[in-house]
Amino acid sequence: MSTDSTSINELPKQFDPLSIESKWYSYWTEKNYFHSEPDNREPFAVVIPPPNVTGVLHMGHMLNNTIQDVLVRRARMLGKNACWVPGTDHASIATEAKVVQRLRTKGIKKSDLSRDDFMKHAWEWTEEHGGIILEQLKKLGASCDWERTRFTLEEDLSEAVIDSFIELHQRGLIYRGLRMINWDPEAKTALSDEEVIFKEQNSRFYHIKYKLTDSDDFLAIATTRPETILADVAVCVNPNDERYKKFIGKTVIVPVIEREVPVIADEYVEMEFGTGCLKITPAHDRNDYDIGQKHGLPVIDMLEADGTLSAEAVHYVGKDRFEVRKLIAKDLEEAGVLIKVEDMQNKIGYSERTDVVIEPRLSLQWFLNMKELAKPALEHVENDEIKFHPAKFKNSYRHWMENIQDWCISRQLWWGHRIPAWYFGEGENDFVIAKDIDTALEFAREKTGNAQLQPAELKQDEDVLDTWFSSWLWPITVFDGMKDPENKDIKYYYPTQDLVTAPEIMFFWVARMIMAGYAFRGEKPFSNVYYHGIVRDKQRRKMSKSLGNSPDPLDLIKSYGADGTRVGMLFSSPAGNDLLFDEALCEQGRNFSNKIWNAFRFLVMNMEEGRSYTPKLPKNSDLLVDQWMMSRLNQTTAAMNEDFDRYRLNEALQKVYALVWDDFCDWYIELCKSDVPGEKVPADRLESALGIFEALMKLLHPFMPFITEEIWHHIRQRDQDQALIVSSWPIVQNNAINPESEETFALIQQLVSALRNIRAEANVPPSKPIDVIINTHNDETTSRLNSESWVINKLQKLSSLNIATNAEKPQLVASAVVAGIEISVPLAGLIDLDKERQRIEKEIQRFEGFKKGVEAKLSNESFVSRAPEAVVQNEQNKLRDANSNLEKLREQLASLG
RNA sequence: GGGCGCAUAGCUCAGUUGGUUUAGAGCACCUGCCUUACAAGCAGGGGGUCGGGGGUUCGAGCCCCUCUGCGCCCA
Repeated sequence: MSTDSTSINELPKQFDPLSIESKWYSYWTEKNYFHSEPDNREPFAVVIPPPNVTGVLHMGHMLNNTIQDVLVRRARMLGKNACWVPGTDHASIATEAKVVQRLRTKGIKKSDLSRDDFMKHAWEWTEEHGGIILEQLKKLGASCDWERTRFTLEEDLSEAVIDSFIELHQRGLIYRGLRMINWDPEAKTALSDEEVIFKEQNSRFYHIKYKLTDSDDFLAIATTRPETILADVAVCVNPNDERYKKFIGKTVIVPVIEREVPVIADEYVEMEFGTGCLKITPAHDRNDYDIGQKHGLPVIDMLEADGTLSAEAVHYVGKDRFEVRKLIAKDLEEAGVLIKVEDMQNKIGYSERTDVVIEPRLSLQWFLNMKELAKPALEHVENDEIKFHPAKFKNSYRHWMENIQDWCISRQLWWGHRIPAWYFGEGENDFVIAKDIDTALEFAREKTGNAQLQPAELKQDEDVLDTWFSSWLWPITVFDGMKDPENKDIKYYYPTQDLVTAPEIMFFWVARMIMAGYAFRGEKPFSNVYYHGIVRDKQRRKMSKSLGNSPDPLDLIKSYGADGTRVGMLFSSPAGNDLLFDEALCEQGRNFSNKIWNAFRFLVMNMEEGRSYTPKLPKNSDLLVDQWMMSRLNQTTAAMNEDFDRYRLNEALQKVYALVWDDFCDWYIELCKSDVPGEKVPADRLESALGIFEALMKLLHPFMPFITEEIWHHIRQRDQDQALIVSSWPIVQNNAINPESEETFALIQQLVSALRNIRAEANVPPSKPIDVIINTHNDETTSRLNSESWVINKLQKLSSLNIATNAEKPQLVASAVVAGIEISVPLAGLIDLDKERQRIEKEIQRFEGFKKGVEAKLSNESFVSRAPEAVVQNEQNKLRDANSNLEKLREQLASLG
């Protein structure tokens, strides 16, 4: 025991996390404890959801990574070969937007730069800000294998992305086509359906007259986007609509643009919605496009890429779509064709990244056919080959998978993986897919039959791939599984064990990783997906930088320690439920650290100078308190294991919290104390306490790595490989679970509580000795309690204690009944008789109410005849106990006169 | 419009296949305490009838129906 290095003078009264955190983090990394290499142990691999390379740590990351660290640290202690792979994501659109913004502050426009120059700026930005977030993760204690850090845009991973594109193209799953896509006019790129966020909006519903060509009659159409009438090519009504039947086949004049368009019929139109007349604008609405195709209508595209009106619009050319909306409304009104404007609520799609209104746009893009990929991905979640925690998320997963749409994977951006398509002509099929220009040339010569084709005549696609088209390979590429499918890392670590993420990216990422896993390795990427909630503030608003309602996690760590902050995050974080973050939780976490620290201080203070102690678990102790503590320890460990199996981390934490605070500190330590103030705890007691404390440090370590490691090394001198982080998770000793000892101890706890209660009610200070008479009415209980009477003596200042089967009690006592046992404290002259009567009457009332309920059950004949015998018997026992308690309480009341 | 989910103490949540004492925890609250570690602490206490209604059952917070309110996802 290293008492020489640990003296009480060195241990401050309040735990100071800052002084130890960096020390232990360096220690762990120096000793290489986070690093993993394949060996013959069972692997436990976790890949980090890679944060945006230029991002900074926010509360969501804090929660996400704390959970991963808890899982990884426990797995490591369970003897598994734990490997947590960190890394970052290039986040194509978000990073490019930031770079563009920065260039703008320098007076540089993206359009003024060449692709290469722009990329230089982007890499500069990445190198400047990249990896900050990984450094921040270290502050919270993340035990990642930093040697394995990957980046989605690094060479190996980029190559994998290109290879996967080529392979999927060869399999006929990737195609290029003119389709309606989601257009972001700010970033000037296509987006996938998942990148569009629909928001409820207060809009205006414009009712507009379209005059018939051959009469003064008109049709009224209603729209929230009046500017789009400039691209109208038809008006559509429901063929069953009696109001409009007569107009079908005629033509109307679209106002402002004065275009003559046909009135067509299609059952798609809802007669009840709006006016029942639908304007058809194929270039700017998905459904309109479909109807246009069906009826052979032309497509008029009136918008430029930046959301301004093009020459096709004829009017308002060059003006922004929203400005035109206002202008055209005014012009329509002046022309006398604006019937009315209603307020209405509708949902408008916004870009996830730039937060501008998305425009449906007809565009030539690259798509991935998802139908075939989705099949195994759905099947293996349905059959629990991949488990979702909580399982309720399988429902939305299934729904999405069953209604899966093709994925638009091309982006009109530069920061990302450039599409490996090479064009040699203007025709629809005048391209080849190839990894590099040499191969492309070869393919192109073959395809064209022109052996003289020159490199200069080939032009690579300008677009890059959606970021998720690289992220979906992450569990494979971090182990180089695309480049080298048989390498020893991928064979050992893949499939990984747990993926920890938020449900909001289930479709973006989780579903696609599963598809990629089956598509490229024929195997799942992970076995479990743990979905945690979103971190919200107390008003349930999502925490975000723009709202300013999010604390900086690093500030929290400074104030409450990494351990305290982790505990605070996990406390209120049941799987799948949102976390309503309250800084008070971190405070509670810090207080818990302090509690642990002081329990340890107490043990240290009781060590005698120069003496050596060997911590040992009191395995075969004759002492009830040891038996009880060992029982609680093992039972709690078993319960925590179950919680971990069910991914209920907060429950596991709450259990160990209660074990440490309520059982160990409040009872076990108290009972270790010497009878004489100032005298040290006997050595054997101290060794038992230290042994239990060591086990507690192990159970706490995944949640609170720093303080536990610190204390671990104070308890004993440890060798190289004896750090807590690589120690073993406690094994449940079933023979230590002892219900009888727990029951006896619980009884004593109740007796002590009753005495404390009597003192509190009668205002008797803890320091004043009292006489206690305990009438058990039962020989066996008498002997059990008598042999453990020292416990009561230790916890209560007594002048006398009489435990007997039929103890006589004096007049005028304060009293209580616990489990049929009568407790009497003669307090003549000290107690307020009225108060004491009230107290007992209240107890009587309580038992009578209880008794009434039991009697009601027992007097119900069908209950007695139909309920299982054991249940009926139990009710009878309850009635008997209640009667006996009532009898005693009434006697006590009577004795007060 | 379609789907999923939630409504239990002032707040945040447990409550496993319906039956151990007229529902548990933490925080907050009230009272008393610097009791040989810890006031970031100790002891004691009050507080809910489980969203409303109906049903199944000997018995329901737990199962079914319905209403109300809220949240999320998708179109």
